[in-house]
Amino acid sequence: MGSRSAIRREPSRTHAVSRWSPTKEQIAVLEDLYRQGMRTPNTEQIQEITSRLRVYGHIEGKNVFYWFQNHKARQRQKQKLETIAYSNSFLQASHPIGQHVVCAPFYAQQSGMNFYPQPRNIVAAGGIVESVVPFRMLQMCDGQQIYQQLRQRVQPDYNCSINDRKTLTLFPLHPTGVLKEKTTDHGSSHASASGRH
Amino acid sequence: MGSRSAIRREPSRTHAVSRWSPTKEQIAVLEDLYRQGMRTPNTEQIQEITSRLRVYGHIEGKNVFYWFQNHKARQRQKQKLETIAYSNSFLQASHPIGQHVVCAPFYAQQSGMNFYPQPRNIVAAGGIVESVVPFRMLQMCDGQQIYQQLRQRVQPDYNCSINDRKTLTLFPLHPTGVLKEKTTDHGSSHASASGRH
DNA sequence: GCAAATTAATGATTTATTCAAG
DNA sequence: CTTGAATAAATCATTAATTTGC
Repeated sequence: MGSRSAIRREPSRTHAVSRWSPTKEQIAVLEDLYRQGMRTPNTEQIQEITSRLRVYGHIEGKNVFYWFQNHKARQRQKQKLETIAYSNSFLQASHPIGQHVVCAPFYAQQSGMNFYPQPRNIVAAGGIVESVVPFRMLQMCDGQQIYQQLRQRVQPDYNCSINDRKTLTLFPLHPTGVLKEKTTDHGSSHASASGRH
Repeated sequence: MGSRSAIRREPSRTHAVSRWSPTKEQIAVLEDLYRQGMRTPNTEQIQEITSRLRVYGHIEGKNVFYWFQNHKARQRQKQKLETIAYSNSFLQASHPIGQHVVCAPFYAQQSGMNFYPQPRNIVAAGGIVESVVPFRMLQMCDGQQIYQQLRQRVQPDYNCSINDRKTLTLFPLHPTGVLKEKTTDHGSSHASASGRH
């Protein structure tokens, strides 16, 4: 019975909204990426995603970063609640204890069908331990010194073997950084590209 | 371990340091700032500090950011431990219960002698609630769009009245934002419509 | 139908915890 | 063992849904 006048505030001139309101399309893409296994994209990936999502409306890298942080955390807690409810359903009654496949899926999604893995550390070919998703934040914009040190690795081809089926990638995200062009394309052409919701 | 050595364009020597090692001077300055009350510097302040500390050796903004995060947290936990130990000393024996100034300092440092306050929200002159130390991280280097919107306030002169004694400032950090070019239209005040919750 | 009032979601920050270099 | 770095959990705060009285 809510009025259908659900107007999403257009971040038009003169009133920078105080927080990002993702469009339907942006959410759709983000959720797809999440479904594919992406959890903590590194800076490069975030920038790529941000650029791609910008055609649907104003967005910044930090929005993408926060989205993944929050979504991951809240999926996790939802999962936890469901698990508790599930367990309680046994404590409640009518279920004969034992026999059940208690440790069922729980993270079926995380098994092996993911396009984007998120191990914390992996051992590279030479036996070197590298942090795969080290710091995606805190650029501090030290001049142009982004990534100047520290690990900051790109996803190794690692599991590129298992994704030949390529069911849906939204966009490849070219594992080896190709567009390193700084793309200062924040030229106001955003928004109004697609319908609201 | 790091035989491969995460190589990066090291300015001078090919040293490949994997983590920042603050110099004595850098620590001294940071601790002084902390002692003066600085806790969570905003990006601008971080950049300033970083620049100043760079004369003592290589350093980045994130190092400063992390330093304050860690130092604050660890001072806090040390404080907590001491408080517990202190309380326990009463539970232990020999102290007549009562009469003591239990709620003593605890955060004497935080009282009113600090050069850098860190309230979360303050009410500006016009009654506008502004976040003083909003987001200091996550620049993502969206072009040059840093701070393009959102609050991001500079410390108001607020308590500048009480620091006339100016015991030691290390460097002023120009309290009122002077370098605030950013011609991009960020409608500065987002007066929150109402403060109910 | 429409907004004020209330509630539910969720974007943004801060704090706590963990990992790992030296 | 200390502490720089990174992540996860908790929290805050604002926006969107929804309800409610008109």
